[in-house]
Amino acid sequence: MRLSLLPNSSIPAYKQLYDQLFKEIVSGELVAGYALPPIRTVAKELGISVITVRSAWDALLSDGLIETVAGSGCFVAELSYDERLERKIEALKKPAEDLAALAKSLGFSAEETEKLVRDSF
Amino acid sequence: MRLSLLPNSSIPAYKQLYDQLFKEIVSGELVAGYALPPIRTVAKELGISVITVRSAWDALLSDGLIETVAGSGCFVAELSYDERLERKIEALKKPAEDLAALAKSLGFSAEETEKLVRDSF
Amino acid sequence: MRLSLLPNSSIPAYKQLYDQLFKEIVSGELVAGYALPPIRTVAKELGISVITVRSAWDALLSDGLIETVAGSGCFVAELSYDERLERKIEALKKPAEDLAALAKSLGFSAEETEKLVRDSF
Amino acid sequence: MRLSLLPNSSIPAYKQLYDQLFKEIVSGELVAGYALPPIRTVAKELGISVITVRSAWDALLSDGLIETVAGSGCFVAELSYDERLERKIEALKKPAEDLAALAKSLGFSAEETEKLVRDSF
DNA sequence: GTGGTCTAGACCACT
DNA sequence: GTGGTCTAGACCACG
Repeated sequence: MRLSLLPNSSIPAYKQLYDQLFKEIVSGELVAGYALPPIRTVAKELGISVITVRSAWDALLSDGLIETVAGSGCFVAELSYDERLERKIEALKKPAEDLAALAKSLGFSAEETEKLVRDSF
Repeated sequence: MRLSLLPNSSIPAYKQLYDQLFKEIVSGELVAGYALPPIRTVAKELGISVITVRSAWDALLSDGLIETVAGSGCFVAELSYDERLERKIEALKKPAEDLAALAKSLGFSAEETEKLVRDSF
Repeated sequence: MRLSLLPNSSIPAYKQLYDQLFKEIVSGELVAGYALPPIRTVAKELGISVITVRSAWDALLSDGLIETVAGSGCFVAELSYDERLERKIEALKKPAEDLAALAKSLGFSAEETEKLVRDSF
Repeated sequence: MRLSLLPNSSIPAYKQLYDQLFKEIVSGELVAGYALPPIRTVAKELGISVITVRSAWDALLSDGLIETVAGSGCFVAELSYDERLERKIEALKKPAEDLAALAKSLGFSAEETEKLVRDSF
């Protein structure tokens, strides 16, 4: 597993870490039970505070993507293929709805909006 | 013209006002030269601070959607149909690109993403 | 309203603040709409960090006892007499159940347990 | 004797073990001289570290509830009926006092508090 | 001037 | 050596 941070990014460090792990977990690259590196190790390697790393871990925890065992470590949660797929769709759904709502309120049709999305791909 | 605020919304008041006027202006509902109500009137009617209303007006001013005439008030700016269309597309482009980028990073295809947008319409 | 901290207490500062406000709100001493002092003011007066004060405010917020208006301040929430009574009972219920469960598992009767509580009053 | 652990409990493993043995000893279910299973056996059966089991045993030792015989194992200590009763009351007293203090500070009477305890039984 | 976000780290309980 | 709790404060968006 490889974690990294974009220097000078406007995206908060904790969110960058969350996003990377989110993708690796829902894609199945990280299998259930996989032990995440200790937060202090990650913090030291990335040159940031343990608190920042913990913020990312906390978000993953509250989303049920990892589990934590006090005094032992954090582990990737058990998620079936369907559950992982569900999470991926969920992550895209809200932004898609927001875009659709915005487009509608501006008077765009579904087709025009889809085209804009396709052209950005 | 009808301005309103969602109570307990996480969207700041000034942005809600900006968005409502933005849509009415670029869609052509508010014609060029239309006189906006005085900020004090809006503030009183909505029960918010004049500073908040002014923030929305300022944003519209710097975006060239309204113009201010000292001692007289604020008016909807002259915008050609093409200019208004341009603004609308501009407003939708960034969110569309963000959605596409997110979808791509999650491993979705353009078709799957378009479908999600269409279904949200 | 008067907030204070016990020096050298093992109870965390943020919880002491929470408890004081909880009692004043559910007892009705602080009426709905009452503006809490700014967190920075409280922090300075008590000689602690604004973060500590904010932790207390956050807990009150998530318990629905206060409401916050960004850029404006925090206010005591609207709660009917019945709601306030409900909160008080709720606050006592869990500890009471825990005590009963412990007593039961140790082989005490309800009467013996009640007597122990009465004698502690 | 049957030891078990609640999965995902917020109560630490060592405390769960301590509590179970505490109750069995002070209630007399485990008689004086009874040989506790070797910590390695317990650890293996419960799938936890020997350090965790030892923590529970240490707490029981320092509370005088068990005794250790070098090279032989741990045994339930000799305790008279009165001593065991004393321990039980002791274990209940602090929680009862805490409950009474909380109730008092919330404005409840002794009778109301007792009723709440009785209803939880 | 207000609260919210993000980053920060000492200390402690648990393993 | 692990994560959890508590306290900490700069910076920013908002009014």
